[in-house]
Amino acid sequence: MVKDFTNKEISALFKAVSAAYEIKGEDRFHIIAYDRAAASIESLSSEIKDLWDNGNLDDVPGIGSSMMSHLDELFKTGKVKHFEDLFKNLPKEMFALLPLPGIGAKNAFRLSSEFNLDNPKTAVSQLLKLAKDGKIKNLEGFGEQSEKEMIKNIEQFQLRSDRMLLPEADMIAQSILTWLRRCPEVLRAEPLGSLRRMVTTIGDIDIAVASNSPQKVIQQFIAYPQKVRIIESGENSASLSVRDGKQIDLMIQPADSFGALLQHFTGSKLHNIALREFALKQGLSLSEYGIKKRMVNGKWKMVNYSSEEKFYQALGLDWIPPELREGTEEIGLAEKHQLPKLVELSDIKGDLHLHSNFPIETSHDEGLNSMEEVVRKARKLNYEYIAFTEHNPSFSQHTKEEILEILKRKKELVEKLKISREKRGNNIPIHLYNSLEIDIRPNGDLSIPEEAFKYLDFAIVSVHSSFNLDKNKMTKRILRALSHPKALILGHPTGRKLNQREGIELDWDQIFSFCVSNNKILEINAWPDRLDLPDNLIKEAVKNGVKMIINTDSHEISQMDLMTYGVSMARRGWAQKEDILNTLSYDKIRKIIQK
DNA sequence: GCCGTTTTCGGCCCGACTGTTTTCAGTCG
Repeated sequence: MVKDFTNKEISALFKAVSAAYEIKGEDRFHIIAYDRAAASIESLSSEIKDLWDNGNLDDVPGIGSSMMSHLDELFKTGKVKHFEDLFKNLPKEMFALLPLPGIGAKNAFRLSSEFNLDNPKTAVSQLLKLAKDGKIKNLEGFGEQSEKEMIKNIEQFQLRSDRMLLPEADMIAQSILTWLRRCPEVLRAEPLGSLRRMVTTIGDIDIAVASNSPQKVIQQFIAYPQKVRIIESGENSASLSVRDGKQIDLMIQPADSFGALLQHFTGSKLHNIALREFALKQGLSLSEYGIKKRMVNGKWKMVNYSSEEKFYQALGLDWIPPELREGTEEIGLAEKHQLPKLVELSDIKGDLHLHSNFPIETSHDEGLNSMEEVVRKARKLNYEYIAFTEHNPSFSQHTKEEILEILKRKKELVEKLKISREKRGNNIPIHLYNSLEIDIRPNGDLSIPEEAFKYLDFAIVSVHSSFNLDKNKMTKRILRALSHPKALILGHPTGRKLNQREGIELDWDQIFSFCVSNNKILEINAWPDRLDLPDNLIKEAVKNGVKMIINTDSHEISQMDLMTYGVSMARRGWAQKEDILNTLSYDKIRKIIQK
């Protein structure tokens, strides 16, 4: 059995290939190709192994026929002969040093050879000791400064924590943005980087400010009440840390060139490279300061752009939403004015995955709020409809009769709530669905007795156990579950937990075509550590005509606000309003649910 | 090695920082 390689491992492998090529003096474009491929794989939102399984490897930018055949070999045999040959005669320890900030191929090779580092597992700590013992600064090309820098970098590297989940990073960023905007000198303030592109996990938080008085902005920034410490404070930039060692970087530029700054630091790296290559063909050179144009007299002239719209327009492109800037096909489509009109939070008209505190005696977690509180919150969100989808009553701890009794009671309560609201004549009624999130057992059976389905309007079916079945069995399991006439939605379809576990393996072509033929819906679950479907699978689903629904899976009413992150995933998956069913009005979704 | 609506050949992003190699190499975002 060949082990599954994670994106991180494959990305590291490609970086190692790039480094080996660099040491061996290979053509520099081969080196760059492997670097780009490594970056591309690192930024993928689902496992490259799954893409390979499903034959979707050609969608990954920077991976061509040669790398594809190497990956083929890797996934089939666990190694790549060409790479192994390449690594021969190079110290293994150098590859352990590559992840360190400030150390590239040349220095990694030099340091591991020079000091005879003899164990890849301890190479980093050996290097730290050497630096602390003052052995680095004597090396040619290194100095006092670089030794100090190395100690700092290694210590930071050893402390580094998981990337933040998107909602966590976004909330920190919103708080500091609100603080900054209180300062009248701040003309505009926006998040940058992966946060602005709404990637599922975020490293550092970067903020851009437009201002003509950078010092006043920096004063405001470093006075942020929730700061833990100021890391640095310069003329046009500053950094501070907040709780848990999270770092916030600020950069400031005048308003008339803010568009270029925003564009440059939003990335992605691959998008920027593609954009600059595109511009170069028009004789234009792009940077964070603006666009350099060649004048008639042969001289270059820098033109500033106050907004991103104008920046893209100057290149003959429509403005590209940050969520699409991943260096795939967005530039070509922007040129042809064919970018999709992405779904928006304001399109959402309901939430069909909500857990109330109804005493359902589940084996999973119950919600915290009453059904009435949930309805009140839904009203605030201006929803037309919601569904109560508590977990099914625990199968092992109840008799069939008890389960039927519980579900009967729940149905009666929802009915009563419907009537009482009508009696009260509250504004416009919110339509309530009585549903359930039902466990899919390993064989594909659903965890309530067949007679109980009569109490439900529809069901969400989800995997909450046995995540390790092989792809074939897992696909059969899911299809069997979805075959039940009341099973309408596949909840959090991959079951992944960000920073914790990978998703289940499925034959997505089969799942997609089954959903299309049988009117089944895939959920985009907005729960912070799920964000599931992942964006690239959403994109595939869109291509295949599969309908999706964005739900929060809330267990507490404040979590109903997390809908925005589900919408972000949908947008990163190129989904438009018509791909997402809870953008439909009640009259239309009613027909789908009643089927 | 990758990639394509001016290219299946012939291109391949940009600017800043650091050290110390006074003109550049290595690294980063």
